[in-house]
Amino acid sequence: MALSFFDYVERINSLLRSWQRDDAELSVVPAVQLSALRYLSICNHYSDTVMGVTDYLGLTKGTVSQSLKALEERQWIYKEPDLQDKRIVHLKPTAAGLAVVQQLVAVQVLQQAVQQLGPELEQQLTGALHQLLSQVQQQQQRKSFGQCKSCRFHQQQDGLPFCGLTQQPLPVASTELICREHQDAA
Amino acid sequence: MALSFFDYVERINSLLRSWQRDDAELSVVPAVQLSALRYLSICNHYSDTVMGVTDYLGLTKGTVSQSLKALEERQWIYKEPDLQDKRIVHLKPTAAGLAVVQQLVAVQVLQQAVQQLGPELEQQLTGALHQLLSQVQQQQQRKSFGQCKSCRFHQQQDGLPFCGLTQQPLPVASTELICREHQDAA
DNA sequence: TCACAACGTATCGAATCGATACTTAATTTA
DNA sequence: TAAATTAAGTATCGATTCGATACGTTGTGA
Repeated sequence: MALSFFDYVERINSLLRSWQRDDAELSVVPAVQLSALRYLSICNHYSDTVMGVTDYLGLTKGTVSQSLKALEERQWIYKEPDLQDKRIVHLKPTAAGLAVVQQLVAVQVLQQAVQQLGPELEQQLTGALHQLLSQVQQQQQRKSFGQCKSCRFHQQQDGLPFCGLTQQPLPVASTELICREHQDAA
Repeated sequence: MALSFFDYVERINSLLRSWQRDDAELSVVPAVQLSALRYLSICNHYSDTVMGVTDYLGLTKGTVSQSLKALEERQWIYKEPDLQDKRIVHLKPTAAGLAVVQQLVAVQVLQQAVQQLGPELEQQLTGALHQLLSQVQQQQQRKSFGQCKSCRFHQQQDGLPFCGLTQQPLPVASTELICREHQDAA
């Protein structure tokens, strides 16, 4: 009997916590804030809202609103009102915020470890994880938060990416970001 | 560009949180307490102490002591003084505690999803995770919390398992449990 | 014998998180 | 068009967690 997948996830979680605690500067920052900041750095313009973060992190919007307020006070994100819908506020990382994300110890260590596995094992690992998450999220009726380009609504129009759900053209750079409206192509 | 390993871990974490929140009974139980309980159900008799949980979870011993106190009040664990060293207290799950662990939604859902991957992909996934964690933990000088039977101190004496570190015989059933003193055989 | 380290507990304060209520804006219904 | 309903976001309050600090006990080594 080997350890279960759940056990590995738990262990990785503990390591993530340890790394953050060991970081002199970031140890005072709640982990949820860093998770939210990371999310905002990889999500598209349909998903960079309070509700987007709420759905992604699995918390309540009141809690998330406070965490985002703290991120704004650190000047790691700034708010931008939506032009169409006046209820919506877009949350964008500042340059300082992006710098924090890129210097996260956890990301760097894991990235390096994954690379040491070699391309073949890396492919197997992320491939299996992708499939696993797809199954789970579909089965649980959860939002999948997949990459825009892998969405069933993703189309081409005049050679440019286009969203069939919102009926809007998409910035080319956004097609690799994750979206809260994402649905698997299958 | 696909999503990074870190992104998958973050997503899984969010799902774990969501599942726990959706569980009517367990939603009031702090996640750390469940993690500690789970750990105590899969660790050996060298590791079922406050310091063992502390190292595993990456928290401070004061915090962990409080969480364990709460677990004891729920009657999910009980304490047993060490016979040799009077400073040490062993923490063991009660029958009720083990029942909670086995009914964790997260474990069940992930287990089921992994099985749907098929034996080959499952092997690839856990194999890659194992290797990844070994590398990271060795590189970071962290305790690996591996299974007893995969430890460099694991020996056989008169056909029975024996720990070369503590110089004590081991219960056969313990060789698949995880140990805080574990060091990879390589 | 004495100093020091290790395991565990207790206390206190800061701060997170969820629940609830509220405001504003958009959408649906009559 | 007006009213009702839904949705996005914020504010407040209280419970609870977590880290820091200090303390007591036991083991170890000089």
